[in-house]
Amino acid sequence: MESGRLLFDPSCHGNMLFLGNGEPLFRGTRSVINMEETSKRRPFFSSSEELYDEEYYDEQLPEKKRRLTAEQVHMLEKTFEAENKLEPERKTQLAKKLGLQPRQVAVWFQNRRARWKTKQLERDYDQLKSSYDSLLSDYDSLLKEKEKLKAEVVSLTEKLQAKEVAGAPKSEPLPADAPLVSTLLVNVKVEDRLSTGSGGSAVVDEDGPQLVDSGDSYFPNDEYPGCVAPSEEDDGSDDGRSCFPDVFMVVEQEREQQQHDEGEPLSWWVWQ
DNA sequence: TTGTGTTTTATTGCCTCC
DNA sequence: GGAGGCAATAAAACACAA
Repeated sequence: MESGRLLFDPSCHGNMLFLGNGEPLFRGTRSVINMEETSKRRPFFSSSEELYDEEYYDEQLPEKKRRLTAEQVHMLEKTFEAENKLEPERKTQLAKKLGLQPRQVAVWFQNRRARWKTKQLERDYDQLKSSYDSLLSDYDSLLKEKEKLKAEVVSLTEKLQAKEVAGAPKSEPLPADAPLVSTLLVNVKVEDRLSTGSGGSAVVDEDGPQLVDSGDSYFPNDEYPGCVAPSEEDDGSDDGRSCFPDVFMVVEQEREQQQHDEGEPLSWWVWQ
């Protein structure tokens, strides 16, 4: 075999390697070149002129895979911020500027996109988790409030019964707070059906008791348009956001803000 | 120094698009 | 059918504790 000097063919997408004499090698290096040969491979970045420069090559002999220089990485990062995919012309231009093979630039962008995607998934996970934790906390406080109100109702009911047992004549008008107690009783029954909410009491507000209408829906659809009950029409394509539209809107807004703060590229940001 | 985990660079195979 | 994208993976380079 030839001395192991390998050349990239920038025009070939398929990672085809060529020996110095132009003889094509198998796609990829692992299956063809043993360790001794790989140790003599050219540095991974160098200009096409340098590939043929014996002196340069000899100097770099012990090196195998070389990392890109800080300047090269900086330039690539800057370009990536502006555009996460390169037009072929731009790729060639950039490669020339950096003294890299176009293929190396393409690979760098490929890997950079993969890294960005991983990071983005981590960010999404963190945001969803904090949303979940916050909802859980709301749920817990509602549960406590519910128990407190229940106890209050029991206490008031007992007081009322005690008064009746004490001999209050039936014809006597009810105390002023009687309607309040009966309304509370109705509300607690309805409130028992609730499992979650967005904070605050759905039963009693500061303005006093609210009468409950006879309808079954406690969350009218026009008030929670994104909250749809599962139906037979559900094709399973739900993206998981249907029941917490406002939460996800907040998450989206936070993400946009975060990207802006971190200087993440905005122009090309898309869900993949 | 060495073992081990992480990051970076590159390859491979498959898929989509024109 | 070729070009280019992505996911999965290999392997070199690097970081770091013991």
